[in-house]
Order: sequence, then structure tokens, then C-alpha cells
Amino acid sequence: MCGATVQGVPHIGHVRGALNYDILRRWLVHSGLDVRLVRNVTDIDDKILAKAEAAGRPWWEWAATHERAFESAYDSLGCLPPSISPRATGHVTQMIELMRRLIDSGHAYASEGDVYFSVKSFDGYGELSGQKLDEVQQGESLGEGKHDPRDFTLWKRAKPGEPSWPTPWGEGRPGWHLECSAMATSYFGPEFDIHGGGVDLVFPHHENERAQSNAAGDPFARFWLHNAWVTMSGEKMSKSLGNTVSIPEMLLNYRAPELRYYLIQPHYRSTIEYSDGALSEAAVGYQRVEQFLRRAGQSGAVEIGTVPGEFAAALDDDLATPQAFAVLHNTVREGNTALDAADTPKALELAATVRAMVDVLGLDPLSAHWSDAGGSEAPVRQALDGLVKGLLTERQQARAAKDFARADAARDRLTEAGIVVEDTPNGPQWTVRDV
RNA sequence: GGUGGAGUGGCCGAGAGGCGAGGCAACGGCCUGCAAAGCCGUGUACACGGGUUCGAAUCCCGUCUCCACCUCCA
Repeated sequence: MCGATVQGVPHIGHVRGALNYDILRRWLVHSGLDVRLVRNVTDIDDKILAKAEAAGRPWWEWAATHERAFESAYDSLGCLPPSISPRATGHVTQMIELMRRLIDSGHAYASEGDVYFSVKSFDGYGELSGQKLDEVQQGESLGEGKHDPRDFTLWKRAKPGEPSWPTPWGEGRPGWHLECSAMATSYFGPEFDIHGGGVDLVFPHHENERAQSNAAGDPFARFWLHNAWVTMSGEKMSKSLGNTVSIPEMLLNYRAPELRYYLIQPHYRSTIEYSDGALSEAAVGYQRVEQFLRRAGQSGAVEIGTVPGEFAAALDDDLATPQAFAVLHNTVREGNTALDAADTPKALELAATVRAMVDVLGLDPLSAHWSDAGGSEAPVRQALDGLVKGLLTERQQARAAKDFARADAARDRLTEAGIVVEDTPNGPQWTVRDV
């Protein structure tokens, strides 16, 4: 998949793409396939150079800093790391080789230090995006050396002060389209199964990738997947519009799995119109699942079971996460009913089923990744438990004595401290209120 | 101008000729000392106008509105 051009801080729209392919990957692995996921990083491009210069920083430092910001955002939302995330600057050799093949076969030409792909030399141009060559608006100016205004740049000649690499056609730096083809075939060979990215990449980026690789004789991607946007106030979330919400900002108000739940529940091809209300609803939806697993856990160990057929069928059908979530919630309800009926074996079985689903979705509240118990917090939690237990005992004694005013006072004290008390058949349980 | 997508109940969000996905909210009930959680029940929604059909949110014709891409973008 095409990852980010690491020129700024990631927002939730960027992460949505990564999340979609994370789910796909998890599902394919679950289905028994051996998956290699390559997520490209564009670490050299006009914007990176411009922004680094404006900030007075070296371009490579700017790129590296933001690459780390992206990785941290992906990690925080539970995206499994890709098999590799290659950087454009590390694959200049492969790009030169690809250009050589294109030039030798008459599909590309060097001109005044730039290298262009000759669009009319490739018959299938436009097939991926449905664009007709004649109708395409010709925004790009007819570069000095271009033979045809529609030809796109494979390689940009060196400009003073900019980084460059030597090639047989002169010093320069990679064009955006070339690098993705070169990286993809480096790690997959000439043909691979699925190529993903955002819908905005269909044209020209993916169209161009396909053209140059096919023209060079590589069969390239067998399937293309494109995920839709996150919009805000009806418009695409983007830096230039100033309507972005960064991941660190989001995580101040919501827990990571809640945000993940929100972003993966709609189908990957439908636009998400961001709204705080919808996000809170999603958070409650996640909590419902979490709460069920917590309740079930009081009756015994909750294993990871098997995914229901309906759930599998949903994901097999073009990754239909909405239906998958419907199955999830139906199972949670059945499980809660079993719990209410004190049917422990059935409840634990359903809980195991829920865990299996939520595991595939990367939303398992009991997984090491999301569980807030354990790790460095464990001793803190233990200490807190000691304090809370005292008040809880006091409350229980008061309740036993029917002194409800005193019982409620104890509960109020805990509530004020951000601790929620709930009475269950197994006695009172406490949890730290969500932020 | 070209290309692609969308308009569903208070909200989010599926579906795609007949049986009202799922979630959130609301209301009523059960449970609870009270709560919380949970469970049960309550909704006749599919942009608009025509048409086809025994039957349409789903098909056909027309109209309106919105978004995206065609320039860097997940």
C-alpha cells in the first residue's frame, strides 16, 4: 500500500487507510494466508523539501521526524507493523533500473535531465481510473522538455540546493510515481496480489504506477483497493483546509481502541463524516463489548474461540465490517442474556466467540495491547485497589445495616475520585471512569 | 468539461424487489435499597416527481442536492 508522504503530523484520515489494510491483513492471516504487507514511505518530495526549508531543518531530519510520528500513530491505534516499510530514498538503484527498462523499450525518454513517461506509448493508459486521455484536464504545464503535456515525470533533474542522486541521465531525484512501482516490485517481484491506497491516489498516482510497470513488462498488481475519506464539515480532511484532527489530539479525549472502533465500523469505501457525537457513540459501542467481556471474565477465563460463520462471510465479502459488527453485537447480547441467566458455560463460550471476532478486528479489550491492567500500571492499580476496597467494605456494611445514606456517601466519594462502582452478583466492582 | 461516489428513522450506519442489520439516544417494563450494567418492549425511515410490478428504499425515466478525482494528498 501507498503509505504517507512524511511531511507533517498524521491526522485521523491518514490512519483510516492504514487501519483498513490492517483489518484486511488480519483477516487474510486469520483465513490461513501468508501475508506480506509492504507500506511505502515517501521521504523525498517537493513538500518535504519546502517545509524543511521553511523550518530551517535538513530535509532528511524533517522526513525522519514525521515518519516516526506516523508510525507512532499507527501503533497507537493497534495497526500491526507491516512486513517492511521501505523508503523511497533507499530504492534509487531500483528506480534507475526501472527507468532504464522503460527508456530501452521506448516508453520513456530523458529530456534536459528530466525523465518522462510517454503516455501515448502505453495503450491501456486510463483504464484503471476510467479516465479518457482526451478529456483529462491539462493542469500541468507543458514542461520545456515534455513531448506531450500528458506525459508524467519519472525523475526530476537536480535543482541547486536540493538533494540529488546520480543517474545515467544526470543528477536528480525521484518522481513520486516511479518510487512506488520500484519499491513494490523490489519486495514482491513483478506481480503481486493487492495494491491499496486512498481513493485520491487512483488518478494519477496508481494509473501511472500501473502504466510504467506494465509498460516495463511487469504484470504488477492483480487487484486494487481504495479506501474513502474522513471528511469534516462535508469536506475532505486535509492540511490545506485546516480541518484536521491529529491523532495525539484525539487520544486526549478518547481511548485508542474507541477511536479504532469508530474508524473501522463503516465500510472502507464509504466516507466517514467526522463528528464528535458519532465518535462518542462508537466509544460507547466499544465499551459495551468491553463490559461484556469484563462481566464474563468474572465467571471464568475467557479464551479466544472461533469466529462465527456469518462474521467470516461478512469479511469475506469485500471486508464488510458493518455486518461483522452486527454479528459481534448480536453475540454480545446473547452473551449478556446467558450471564443474566447464570448460564456460565454458555456465557463463556459466547465470550470466547466475541473475543475471536474482536481479535480479528484488532479490538480485543483483553489483549495485551489494550488492556490497562498489567505492565507498569499493575502496582499502581494494586495500591489503588487497596484504597478502594476500604470504602467499598464500608459501603457494604452500611448497606447491610440499611444505612443507605452512609452507603451512598461512600459511593459518592469514589465517584468524585473518578471511580465507578457497580453492583454485580459477585459483589461490587470498580473501574476507573473513562476519560 | 470528463470520471467516480453519495442522499435511509432523533443521530451514526448497513441492505438492495416481499420478511424493519447493528449501534447510540428516547420512552415503558424487568432487575436493583437507589443507581449502574444487563435484558425485554416501543419506531412503519429510505432526496423529489413520475412509471413498471400483486408488491419498490431496492428496477426504469426524469429532477434536485452534496462530495471526491482530473495539481500535492490516506
